Amino acid sequence: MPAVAGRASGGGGTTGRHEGNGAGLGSLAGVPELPEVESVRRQLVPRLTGRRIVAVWWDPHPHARFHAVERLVGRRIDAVGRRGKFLVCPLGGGTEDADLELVLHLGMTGSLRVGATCPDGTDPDAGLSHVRARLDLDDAHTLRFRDPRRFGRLSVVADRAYEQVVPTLAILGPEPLSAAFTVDGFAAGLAATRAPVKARLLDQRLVAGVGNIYADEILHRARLRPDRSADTLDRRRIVGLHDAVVGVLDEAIAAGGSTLGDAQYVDLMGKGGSYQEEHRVYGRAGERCSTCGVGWIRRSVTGGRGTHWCGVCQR
DNA sequence: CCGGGCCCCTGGATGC
DNA sequence: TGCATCCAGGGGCCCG
Repeated sequence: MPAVAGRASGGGGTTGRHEGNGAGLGSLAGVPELPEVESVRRQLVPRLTGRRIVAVWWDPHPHARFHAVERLVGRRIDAVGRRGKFLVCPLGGGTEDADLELVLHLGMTGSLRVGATCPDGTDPDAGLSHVRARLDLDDAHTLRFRDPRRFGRLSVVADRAYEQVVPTLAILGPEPLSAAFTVDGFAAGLAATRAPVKARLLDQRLVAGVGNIYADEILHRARLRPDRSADTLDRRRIVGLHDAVVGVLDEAIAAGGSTLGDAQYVDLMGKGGSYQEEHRVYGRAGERCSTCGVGWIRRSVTGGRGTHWCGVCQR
């Protein structure tokens, strides 16, 4: 296995460039999983709640993934919620009967900014690159959705009919940081499949919001090999894995996610996203394991995803 | 129904 | 220096 320059190969996505330019959220770089989306959500709440959308623009590019975005115009954002990696905003203020929601998935490279128009009418964010959608709000602010790789999705869904528009949201498992994520339910789901336990963590049905980076960190904390069959885990292992899911995600949210924010992001949060500094395995291939001090962090590729683990303390 | 593999996309890093 | 190739991984889709 070739040596990997671990930190440079990912490290939780620390590629945010300084683009601070006045009012607004800092851009959040990196692959957004539950902790990153939750951090974004918390920043958005005071800026979006109660705001009316007065105009909308979206990228006409054929690869852009938008659905019914035109229905946003005239609607009021009543709340900013989250399910797994999805931001879900109930919309009010319309004249039609349909119960509309704005559903946003950041994909791999999506990020959001909320910027104010200056009193002289100029827009400090006007020159931002890779803007795929823009929502003009009724308080002289604009929400911009940036997404270089176009894997993100922005949809308006009526009456929670997720099946056709956002199928993953329709089958999403319990929120890991809620009471709905029970050991019994988790155990039943794991016992039902011989798939590698990492695949089960990633597929969103057993538990919502875990992506590749946190799956590796969770399995390391639980001392489980990523390729271990899910149905071979005994109760003690399952409880440990459940605890690891909750513990890692909790700590990552507390750290502001695995991102490096620019100066503005730090200012708004009071602290920057720093969980990448706590990563024990992800992006650390070739380093000695900081948990056991004995093993070396290995890396393999399954399903096109990098997988990182310690050959000594994960069995 | 399942599990595995490959595809979408594009900027940055790497290789020649 | 410059061009080509590789790599990253959300979710979707297809195939055995």
